Amino acid sequence: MNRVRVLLADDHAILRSGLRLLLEREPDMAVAGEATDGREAVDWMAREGADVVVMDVGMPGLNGIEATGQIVRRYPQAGVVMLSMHSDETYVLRCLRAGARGYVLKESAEHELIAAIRAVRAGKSFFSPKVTRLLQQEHVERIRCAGGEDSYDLLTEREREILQRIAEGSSNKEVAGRLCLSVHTVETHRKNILEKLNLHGPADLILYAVRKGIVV
Amino acid sequence: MNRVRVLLADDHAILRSGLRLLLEREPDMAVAGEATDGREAVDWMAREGADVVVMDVGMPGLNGIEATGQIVRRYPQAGVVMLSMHSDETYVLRCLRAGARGYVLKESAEHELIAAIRAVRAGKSFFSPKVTRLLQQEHVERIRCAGGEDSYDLLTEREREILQRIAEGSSNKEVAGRLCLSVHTVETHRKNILEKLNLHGPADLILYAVRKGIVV
DNA sequence: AAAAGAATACCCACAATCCGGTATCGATTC
DNA sequence: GAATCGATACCGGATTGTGGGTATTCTTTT
Repeated sequence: MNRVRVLLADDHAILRSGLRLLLEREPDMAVAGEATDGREAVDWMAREGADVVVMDVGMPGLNGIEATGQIVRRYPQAGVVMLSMHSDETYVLRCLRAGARGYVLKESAEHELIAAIRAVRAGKSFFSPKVTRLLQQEHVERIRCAGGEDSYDLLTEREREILQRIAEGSSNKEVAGRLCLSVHTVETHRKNILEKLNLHGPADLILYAVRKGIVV
Repeated sequence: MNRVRVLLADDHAILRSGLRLLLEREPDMAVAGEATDGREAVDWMAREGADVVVMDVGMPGLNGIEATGQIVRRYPQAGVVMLSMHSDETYVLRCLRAGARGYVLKESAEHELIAAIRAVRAGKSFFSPKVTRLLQQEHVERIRCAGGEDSYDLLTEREREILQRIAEGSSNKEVAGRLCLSVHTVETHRKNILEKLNLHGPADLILYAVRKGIVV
């Protein structure tokens, strides 16, 4: 029988061990090897090869996204399934651009990963439902601004300045006072920021700023 | 045979599935249940109980540290093994103060987790080597003793739980819905949190949570 | 010259949060 | 046995933010 040869790339040994057991239960799959970072994954592909790589996004050294780029470029017949904690648009898009054809969240049930491996092996794609929904929104977003890499790029200078002040804990009124603007103006900017970033409510706004590194 | 009854608490279903397979291979262990966040873990302990809880540090809702505190306080005979990505001293110490007797890194080999579960079950402690080295450093010792006075300590369990959910971006209404409370109750808690921490407005609240490491 | 984008400012209805309260109930503490 | 604390729930008025608009001005691009 021709089993899918899978390479597991993740810096957490415990997760790798668990995944190995999960995959070995499937009659059509075999774990060909393990890698603890992106560099090792690329090296393994050069040495031994594999049909599908299950790749963690966040790894020390060469991260999963860059490793995916290198692997897909050199071995286009190999498929890559990203395994990620985040359903963040930035991550997902960067992974897709790097050439991954699968994106499975760690919060998903195991059958999603199994399905993703089979799909990618067959030249198809597979995304966790949550990611699919995100991609649909992103598609809408993309129409508005062709080639928009990052939603943050959509913001104008003024909007970024105001976002930062809001993220530092200022109310609209305070921002208006410090920038010598009408509260109405700040409200308008804030409204536009929320819309461009597809956020809702002040909490979302602050969390976005934190995750973007705009404030700590 | 008296198997150790283990509760798995982690928000990543794939990891839980893997851990289950890993532990079920051991003749003296059985996975009694799974929880996807701290609240579920506490509930499970109240309903079904377990000998050892394998607890992820970073979980949505009630996080692993808070959940450990509650579980250890209510069921002192139960042992908790923290399973974490970080060997950060802050995390380790907070977990220990909360009452965890084991701390295993996800980058460790599986036998460490197995050993930790057995040790904790026997009333002993177990730490990943990397963590042990960290704990031996004396300057860390000072942090443990000196510290104290933290406004966060003023909050009650319930208030911390609600703070975390707010900090994750939920509105009062959403929090109330998920915890089956009246919106009024959540508003009261929120009010008390703001007063105790001397904060004003949602932005302050989120920023406080971020700086405290309650959310990423 | 026309179109597009950015910054400014305003309006309104609605939702959410804040800040005073009060109040009940159970557990713990003194 | 009384007092305190934590969790629960409610009220009302004030403030703030949301989401739907519209509009003017200036600059840049086409």
